[in-house]
Amino acid sequence: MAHRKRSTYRHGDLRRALVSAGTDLAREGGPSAVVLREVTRRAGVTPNAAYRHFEDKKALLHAVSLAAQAELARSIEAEQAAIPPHDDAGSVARARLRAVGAGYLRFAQTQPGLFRTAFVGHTDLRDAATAESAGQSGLTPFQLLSAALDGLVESGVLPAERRPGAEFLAWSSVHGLAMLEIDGPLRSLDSQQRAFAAGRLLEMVEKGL
Amino acid sequence: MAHRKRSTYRHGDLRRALVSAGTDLAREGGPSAVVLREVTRRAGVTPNAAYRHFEDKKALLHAVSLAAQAELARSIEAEQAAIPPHDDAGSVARARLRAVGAGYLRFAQTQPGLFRTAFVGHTDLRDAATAESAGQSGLTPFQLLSAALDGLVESGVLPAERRPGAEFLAWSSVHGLAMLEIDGPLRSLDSQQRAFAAGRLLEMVEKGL
DNA sequence: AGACTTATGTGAACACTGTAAACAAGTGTG
DNA sequence: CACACTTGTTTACAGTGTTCACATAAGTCT
Repeated sequence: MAHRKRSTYRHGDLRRALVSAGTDLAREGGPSAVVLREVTRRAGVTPNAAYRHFEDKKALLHAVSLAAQAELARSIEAEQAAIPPHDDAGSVARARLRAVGAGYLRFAQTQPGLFRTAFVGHTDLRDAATAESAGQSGLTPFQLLSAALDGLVESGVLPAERRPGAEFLAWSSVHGLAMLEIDGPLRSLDSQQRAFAAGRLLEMVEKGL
Repeated sequence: MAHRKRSTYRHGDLRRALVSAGTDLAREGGPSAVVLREVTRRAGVTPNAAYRHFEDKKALLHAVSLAAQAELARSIEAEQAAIPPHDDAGSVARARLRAVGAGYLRFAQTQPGLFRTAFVGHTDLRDAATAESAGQSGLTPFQLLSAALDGLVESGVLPAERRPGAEFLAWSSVHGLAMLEIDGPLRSLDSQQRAFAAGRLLEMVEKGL
């Protein structure tokens, strides 16, 4: 689909094609692998054509980053969808928060290139609320986490006065573990050690929030 | 000191000069700013001269990364040196652990370029024990953290059975917060919000370990 | 319908980058 | 002193992001 040389002079949907090709590259080799010329090559177009849709290589990479965040959101959603039914609302809320962490870590492990791309460069708090980085539910990773924490408060598990700033704590912990496992000093851990670390970390967050 | 064109054909200590110039670049612009040609330029030498001391650009960057880790270690050491005296050993041990986190976060905030460089690419667990990435005390950041946790156990604050793997938890949390504040979604927080987040995070780690 | 404007592509060119191969200048060792 | 070895230089090449001029398709207005 990338290589059939189009008959029309216009591409039709080049911007999307560029982001898609960039995402493929990011998946294979991380953010440094998304190189403008190769992206345009895969889209079957001249390098400069990209400049009609993106100001910069930076802007292109940013768009790819948002797409990666959206995939991360879908990974979280998948984990949340697999939660077994519980009796009390508190357990459900707890499971939903755990699912956020688990989906986050699973995505980082499973798609390290995309994961690193999702958090490259200048992703602002605005990006954490933009539709472009949202998953199937329409929520971004950050919003999914917020919702899970809100649920914890509503079900009475988390005292309301401990709610403000809780995103930062939970997010920091999980994000840090993911980063250290991907290209940090914890990279050489096997999957069993990782599962152990993940379990203890999520436990710590629940206990320490 | 970098620009006086040497009279001798040999440089004398080129390897160190390259790492030093690379560190300067990393400090100003992060890992992507350490470009081989510019490094050699600053050392007053031809680009290819670098290949007599480093296999790759990657190898050069790795050396710079180790130097950055050493600076991080010194930042932690500085924070630990400023701990006021306490009566009981438990409070001291707790303060030492807090100092690790505080020094970590202060370094990330104060030297974001170097911080990102310290954790770029392929830093293995072996690097966390190599002398090249150690601070004044001869300990690497990872070892400083381990020592602080050991102190927590020795003074009876942390039960021994909770000790294994505790590095990962503490490190992940603090590292994650640092990353999110540097070029993540928490970048737009002001210093007051950061201090608040740091305080709550360290509190969570202590409580949840 | 035909002319004008605008959006979207191509082509050639430039200043960079990392890296390889051959050569040159010092340094050390028998 | 001759010879090998280390360390720096020269030249060269492929690949990158980006700019400027040009070409072509698609709308738009009368």
